[in-house]
Amino acid sequence: MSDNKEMPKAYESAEVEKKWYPLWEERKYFHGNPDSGKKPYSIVIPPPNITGILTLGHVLNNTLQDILARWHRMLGHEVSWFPGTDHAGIATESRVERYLKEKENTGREELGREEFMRRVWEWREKYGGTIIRQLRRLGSSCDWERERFTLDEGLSDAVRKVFVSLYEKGYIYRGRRMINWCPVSKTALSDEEVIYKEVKGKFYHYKYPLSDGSGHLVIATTRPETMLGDSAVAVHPEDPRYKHLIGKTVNLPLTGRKIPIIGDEHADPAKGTGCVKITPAHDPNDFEVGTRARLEFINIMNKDATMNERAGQDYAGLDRYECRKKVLHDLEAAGLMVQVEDIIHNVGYSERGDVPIETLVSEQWFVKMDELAKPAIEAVRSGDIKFYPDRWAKTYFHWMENIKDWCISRQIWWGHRIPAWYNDTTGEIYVGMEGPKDGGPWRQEEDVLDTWFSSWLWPFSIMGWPKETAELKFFYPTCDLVTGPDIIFFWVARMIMAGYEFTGELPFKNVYFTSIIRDDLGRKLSKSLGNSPDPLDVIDTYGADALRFSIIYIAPVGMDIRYSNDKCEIGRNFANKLWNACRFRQMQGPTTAGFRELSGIDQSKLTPDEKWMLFKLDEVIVMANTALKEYRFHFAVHEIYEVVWSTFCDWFIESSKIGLRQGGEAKAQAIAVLDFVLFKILRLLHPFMPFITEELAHQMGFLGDDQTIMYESFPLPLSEKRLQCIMDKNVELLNMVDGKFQLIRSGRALKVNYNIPAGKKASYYIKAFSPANESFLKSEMESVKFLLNADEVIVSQEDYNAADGAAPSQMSNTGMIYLPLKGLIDVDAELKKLNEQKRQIEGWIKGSESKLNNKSFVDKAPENVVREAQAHCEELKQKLVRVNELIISLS
RNA sequence: GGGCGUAUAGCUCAGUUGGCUAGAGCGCUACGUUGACAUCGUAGAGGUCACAGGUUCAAGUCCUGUUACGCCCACCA
Repeated sequence: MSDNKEMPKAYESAEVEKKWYPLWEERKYFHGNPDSGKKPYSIVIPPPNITGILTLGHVLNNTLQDILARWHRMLGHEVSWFPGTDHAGIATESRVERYLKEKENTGREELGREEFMRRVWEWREKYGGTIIRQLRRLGSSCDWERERFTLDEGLSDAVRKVFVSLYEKGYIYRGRRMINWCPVSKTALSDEEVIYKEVKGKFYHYKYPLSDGSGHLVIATTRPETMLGDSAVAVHPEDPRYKHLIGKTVNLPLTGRKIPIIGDEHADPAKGTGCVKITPAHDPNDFEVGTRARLEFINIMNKDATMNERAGQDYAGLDRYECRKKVLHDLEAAGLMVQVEDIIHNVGYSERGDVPIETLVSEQWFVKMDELAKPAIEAVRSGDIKFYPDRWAKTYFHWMENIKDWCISRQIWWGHRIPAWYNDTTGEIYVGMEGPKDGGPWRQEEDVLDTWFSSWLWPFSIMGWPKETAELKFFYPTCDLVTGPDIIFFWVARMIMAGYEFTGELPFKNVYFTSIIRDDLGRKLSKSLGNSPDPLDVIDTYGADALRFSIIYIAPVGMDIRYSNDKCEIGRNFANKLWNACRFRQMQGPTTAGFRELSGIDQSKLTPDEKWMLFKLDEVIVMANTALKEYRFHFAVHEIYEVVWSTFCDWFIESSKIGLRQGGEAKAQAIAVLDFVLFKILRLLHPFMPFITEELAHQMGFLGDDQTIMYESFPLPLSEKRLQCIMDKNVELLNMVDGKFQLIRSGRALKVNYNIPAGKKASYYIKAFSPANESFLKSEMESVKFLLNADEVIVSQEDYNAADGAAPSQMSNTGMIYLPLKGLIDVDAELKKLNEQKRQIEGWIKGSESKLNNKSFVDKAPENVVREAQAHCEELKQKLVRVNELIISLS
């Protein structure tokens, strides 16, 4: 298997990625089988819009899902990650309209409903799959055979069934309500699709003359053009300034209409002038007032926010902002303007159209939400569904407990057409899966449903609901959901409600909310700012594994991520490091048999460094497993990075070279341990870096051509017993090895400080602080010499003999290392350094002693803390003694 | 107005029930191509943990308040 062909010096991601992904897919490794008898693990993708292209947000989100999917696959679960796309009604429709306008100079109205829909499907075939193809580049192990689209036949059935069922239950109703209207998309929007922006505006004060000529009222508004639809002026019923005017009328300027002055508590005497113009058809509050006072609802606007004929012939046809200018001009001309104030206020914008929305009265379909919310609130409260980080639960509760009815009808064509039919002769409404069959004059509702009305069914509709499919039985409820907190209301909350209402079960058990990705200046990534890197370019430059690894590495838990492309160097360099570690191993000879279980090695013959490595490896395995269970991906990745780079490469590989050079049995053992450790590392990393780990597992000969690392077991911690066995029941050994490495570090520092080239052999003297250390270091002589690049190292418990020439030294916890320089030493510099050290140690001792002399510390602190403090103080004192001795010997 | 989050090295961030001298990566400085790796190695500089109080033997960690930044919700005639 391992053919000993020399591996390239650097990891080349492109080739490896191109090779493995098609193979994985062909061999159906991603496919979950409902009859496997294994434990199911399922996850549904947050369906990206078909108009979308891959962004870094998707990269983060899908990397996390892939980590979970691959991890569970390696844990032996039957995994299915259900992929698919969302038809994204408004976004797609406006996108295709733009496309048609550019390409053919045609549009919705010209083509008609049927032809337009045909064109949208055509567009979808041509461009709609982009993001799904791009996900493959990332390495996403989606169960592609189960890919679905929210407008698929099956999913559309689910939507109709849900609509009918909610209608029959009385939860869906049709009504004339105040809704949010987008003048660009020309459709109603739900409250969630309105975003509030702080903008500069003006506050206009002007006069409404009393009809009896006895004076005027001053009203104030930010939207003077709406006065054309005013039905009244309201004052507070108890306001002494205006109380007596209630029942009179004012002449509404520019219109020739007389409108009443009414008393209504909505008017706040403390705000503005205390008089409020009431425009019931264009303001939510005025709508309430108008309903209470049975005022006329005067709709003065067209669908595109131009004024209609009810605004008066001077204004009809004008755009709302043109109209505002004209109204102001005309008020001015009539001498009615009082003052204009600059203000900053919040204005609702259409999420898709990015223009201010209009609130207006319109006939729409709604879902009554309060009953649906109840079990969904309970599920999160009881912990059946858990949020990570859990603080999002508060946001969730707040919204759910104040939930408003959901406006679900949209005046567009691309979507699920509402399954309601009107009989214009009888005035009946029929709602059903199919249209009525009685041959009557039925006309289907023109409107379609809000996109989210299909998305909220996603976790079960994607599995074939309402049919009782094998997938549904085996994979539902799903386990984890990974999504952004920005769609907690749009999607997460609604899915939970739908899950309980239609399947009687929760749709998923855990929800992990990802961080928001920003650029390195902290700005949101957006196309218009041009600060949104194309992940495919990043993959081309750095590799998919590098991107995946880096983005997890830099993702702080539950906070925003500051991303820039050069951060991907972390992952690229790490991949390269791993590659070269394997390359080094491969240069030593063919794969041994023990790489899975370390079989064939007498454990009593393991070197201290090998035991140390195995212990450290086990530690990181424990941490990685726990971290993944707790969704602490970032932590897992940091720990693995550390152990691979520092523990394994910096120390263990270097250490292993001794055995490797010895040859024979020592070499065989060194190779076996390297293989064992490497194979565990590769498996540990596979969920994070799927491509390189698969490639290396094969390069190293751990796996045959017909095998995949995807189905190898994820490393689990050794049992306590086995660990004890490996460690030879000798935990002290670890400290000894750590102490040895510290001494070596100190020895190297001495060389650097005295500008001795690292390549030059040196002689050292080590004073060991204990007999155990002395004998340990002596038994490790070869390793010490090798790692220090020294030709001679003397170890003893005796002090260094100054007669041999002054020598700079460094202290570690287990010993003192000297670099005799035969007169080359800069005594003054050494003394300066030592005196500084002395001062520092004295300071520490002082602090330590004052703590120990504090009676309440000794009395109240736990015993072990006190004991440790005492031991530490003792240690410091010893150090001080040694430093003093050195100072004396040098001066 | 209500809620949430954040503030630790030049930068980005760890620091999980309070407990040795606060860590990492990047960047920076010096040296270095010793047969895995310059996408590298060795060593080093760099922090009054936002501020002010409090609790405690002990506070980066807990409490209160202040400041700054960010987000969400509500309201704004």
